[in-house]
Amino acid sequence: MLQMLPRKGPATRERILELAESAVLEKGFAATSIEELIVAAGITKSGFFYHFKDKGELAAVLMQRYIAHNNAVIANIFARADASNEDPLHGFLVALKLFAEMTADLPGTHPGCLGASFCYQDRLFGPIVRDLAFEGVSTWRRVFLGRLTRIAERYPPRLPVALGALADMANAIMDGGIVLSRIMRDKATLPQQIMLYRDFVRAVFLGV
Amino acid sequence: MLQMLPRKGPATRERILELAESAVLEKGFAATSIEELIVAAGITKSGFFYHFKDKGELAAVLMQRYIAHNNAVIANIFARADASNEDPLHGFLVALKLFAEMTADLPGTHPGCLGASFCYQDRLFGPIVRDLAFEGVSTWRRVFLGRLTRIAERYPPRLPVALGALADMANAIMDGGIVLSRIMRDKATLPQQIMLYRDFVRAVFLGV
DNA sequence: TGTACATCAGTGAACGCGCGTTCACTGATGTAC
DNA sequence: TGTACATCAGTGAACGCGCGTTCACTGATGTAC
Repeated sequence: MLQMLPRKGPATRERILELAESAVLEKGFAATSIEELIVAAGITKSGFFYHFKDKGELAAVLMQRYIAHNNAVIANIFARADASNEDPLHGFLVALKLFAEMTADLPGTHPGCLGASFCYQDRLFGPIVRDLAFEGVSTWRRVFLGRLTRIAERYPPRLPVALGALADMANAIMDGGIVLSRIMRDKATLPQQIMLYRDFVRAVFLGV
Repeated sequence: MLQMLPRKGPATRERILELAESAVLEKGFAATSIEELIVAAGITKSGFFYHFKDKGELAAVLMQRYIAHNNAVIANIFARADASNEDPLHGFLVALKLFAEMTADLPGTHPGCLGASFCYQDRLFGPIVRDLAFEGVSTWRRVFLGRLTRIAERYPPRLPVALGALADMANAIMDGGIVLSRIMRDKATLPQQIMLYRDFVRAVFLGV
């Protein structure tokens, strides 16, 4: 029975971040008050400032955490997709399908992309947060472009598309699909768009 | 010299809306204060409340205005595209090219989509604003789907894609392209994505 | 093993500032007779 | 044409509330000797 509650600091911090992320995705950063977070987390305001020096630090940590989480999800999906086969095109198409299924399996519409949310409020943040978003997108771009390049070596593209733009399109379709899903209140829209992007990639490398 | 300044009310109101829209797209709605708008517009706070009964009404009018403006732009582009030719596919592809050129000709990155901005802050708004966004997207979907349906009658699709999803993709690629352009600080990304969507549409109906 | 000190994870009270909103009032322009 | 009244497009002062932030303090746990 010793050590039942060892150090609950990290758990509290994580709880705040979790609450903050979903609040931010629903109302925006400025409208998410520290007050509401601490009430939901069951601590006092000073408790919040023990974990974060100010609200700006919360934003930075939120962004960092979101990107790290996303990177892990992408890596996991690609790893699972690659496991079955070592053909690069096949792996990419399987990964996109897994992506679509993952978003389709969510209980409701996708909770949202913190990068997109922050980009529509970026005057609130310093360069730290903006650079984090930039790096995050750059990483995803690099990963997708790397895969598309390896695919193009084995499957000469049937359409003269720029692979960099095709890599970006994966990002664009995710962000745009989320917005559309939300506005239309239709959770099926996002997975549909991902599958449509998959159709395009297949057409580029395999023809119609 | 009579009537030089007839009724400046409407002009002031329009000035407030213009200032509000760009402020909202940079910082979000909650972080856009009435104070900053009236300073920029050169009136007093009470002047603002003469034009809008409260901040919520500003949001609703902003959304309404944005959708009307967007509808006009779309109608204008399709009209210009249709002028040259009466083939539906040709007209659609020309329209997409005009779209891409229009966004490429902007001085900087695209100022942003108010629908996307509001959807990431939608807990701030009542059903009026959300329904406006819903209707706006529905309209664009209907217009695009109508055109794609007419194209499909003349050009049987080479790929088995759902035309509704393909119509939505135009929206998704716009919203996603704007987000990407902003985060990457690269104004070329958005027109690139629109042209990539155009390549996809062409592949669907003409093959690779 | 006991004691002293340090760190962790907070509490409680107070702060000033800016925000959205209200209310009584006003001067210029338009309309009816 | 003059006069009375209405509407338009605001002004100026005040309001209370909630926000982010600070500061002095604390009780429980961990570490050194």
